[in-house]
Amino acid sequence: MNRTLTFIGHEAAVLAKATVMAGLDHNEAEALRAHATVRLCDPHDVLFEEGDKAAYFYCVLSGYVRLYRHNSDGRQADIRICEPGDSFAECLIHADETYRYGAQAMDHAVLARFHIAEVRLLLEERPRIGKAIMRSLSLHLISTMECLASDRMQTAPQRVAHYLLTHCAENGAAASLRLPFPKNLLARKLGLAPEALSRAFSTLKTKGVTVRGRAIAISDVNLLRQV
Amino acid sequence: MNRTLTFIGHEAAVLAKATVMAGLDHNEAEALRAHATVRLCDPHDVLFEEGDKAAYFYCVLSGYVRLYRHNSDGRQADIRICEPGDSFAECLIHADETYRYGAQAMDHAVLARFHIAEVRLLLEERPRIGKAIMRSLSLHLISTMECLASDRMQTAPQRVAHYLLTHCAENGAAASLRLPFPKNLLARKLGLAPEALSRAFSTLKTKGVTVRGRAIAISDVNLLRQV
DNA sequence: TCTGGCGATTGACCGAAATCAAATCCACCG
DNA sequence: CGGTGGATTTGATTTCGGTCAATCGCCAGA
Repeated sequence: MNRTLTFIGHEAAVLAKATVMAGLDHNEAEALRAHATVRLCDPHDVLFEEGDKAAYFYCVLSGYVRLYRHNSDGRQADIRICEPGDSFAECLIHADETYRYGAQAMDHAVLARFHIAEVRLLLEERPRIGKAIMRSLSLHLISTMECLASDRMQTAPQRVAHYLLTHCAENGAAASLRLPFPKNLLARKLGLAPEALSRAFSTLKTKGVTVRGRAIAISDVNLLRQV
Repeated sequence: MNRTLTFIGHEAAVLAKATVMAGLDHNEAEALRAHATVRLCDPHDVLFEEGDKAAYFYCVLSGYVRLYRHNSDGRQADIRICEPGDSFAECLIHADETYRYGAQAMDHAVLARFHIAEVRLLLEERPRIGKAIMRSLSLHLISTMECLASDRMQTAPQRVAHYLLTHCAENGAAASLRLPFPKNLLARKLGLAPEALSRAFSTLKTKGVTVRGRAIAISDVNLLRQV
């Protein structure tokens, strides 16, 4: 078996199942894919910075990409951590001409890179592709709003508990999961300093959460829901 | 002159200029408008709650609407304050079947209420309307992301300064503005308690910001930009 | 003019999380 | 097996903003 081919096959499958492709038939998906090229990233590669002229939007096939903004002090805040299947910057198709945030690969990432101007033209003849993109935008908007609300009213342990509960595999009252990325990335995703994430985990120990590296065990899902 | 007619004329003009209508020609705008009815709200009227079955999306014509979520403690956080010309819940056209947040009128508000299922059908024959909605979604997504970033890295005085600078009318180095709504609504919009907004204003006094009721004067725009 | 009421302000206090610094842990390499 | 560098954890401290309570200011109605 050829490893490289398997790898490509895996990534093609991720792309096929990505939100931005959901609901499209084979022809439509193929038409959209025709405007994409593959971009391989090394860890910490910057894809674009806020203010750059927008040429492409992206879909993550493997690895992780963080979207962030920085303020005048050089300080920066993460807006979103994109996982395989997630797309980003598709909001520029009809809205803006420059990227409104920076994007950086967090490890060896593989991305599908769609040419915005070409896709814009494609949408004229293929409205159903527009529908798929609209759905993707809608889901991003909803999840960003939820993130904003949870930042504004949930404490760090509550946000962590929510993440665990929405990502774990249940097994009766117990549950478990394995973090798909290092803890510092989870901290960024939740808008926390790494130290705060660590402290949140230790707070949750009393609620039956056990952490060993990336492996996390939950002894009682209902107990955790009360946090 | 008939006041009621003028009033309606004003609201029709707001709707015509709303983001969700931008870029549409007369026929298209008319086709979309055909699926809207007017909704008059009293202060504190709840339009819908999180979890309600979604039937309509809205465009604010006058007054203000707050979008919010609440957590298990009954506590609630505002996600967005919608002003005249803003639309909300249009993300449900292709994404979801229930509202994902609550909406409440903040004073006597007038809204255009669009029937989601009808508009969904309309989009099949009028793809350019879909484009307008996509643009509106994109702008909301971008501004929500900016809001999230500023919550995560800007202090209260910095957020207030940013609001002032993006809403004032400049006049040389000086500038001024009049808040379109009471301070407690601005506080919600910025994710602050009213007391924190008040303290932020008093911090900004040293940067040349003078507040008298809703009237705000800025003595030196550049000084404020450094905050 | 007086008064009630509400939004806004101020002060005191507290709690959550950021920051800074130090200690551990761990995987990998020689 | 010891060493090295990065990630994580822990501890101490600080800052920011939330909460509660008291007061102020202003406008409407009597």
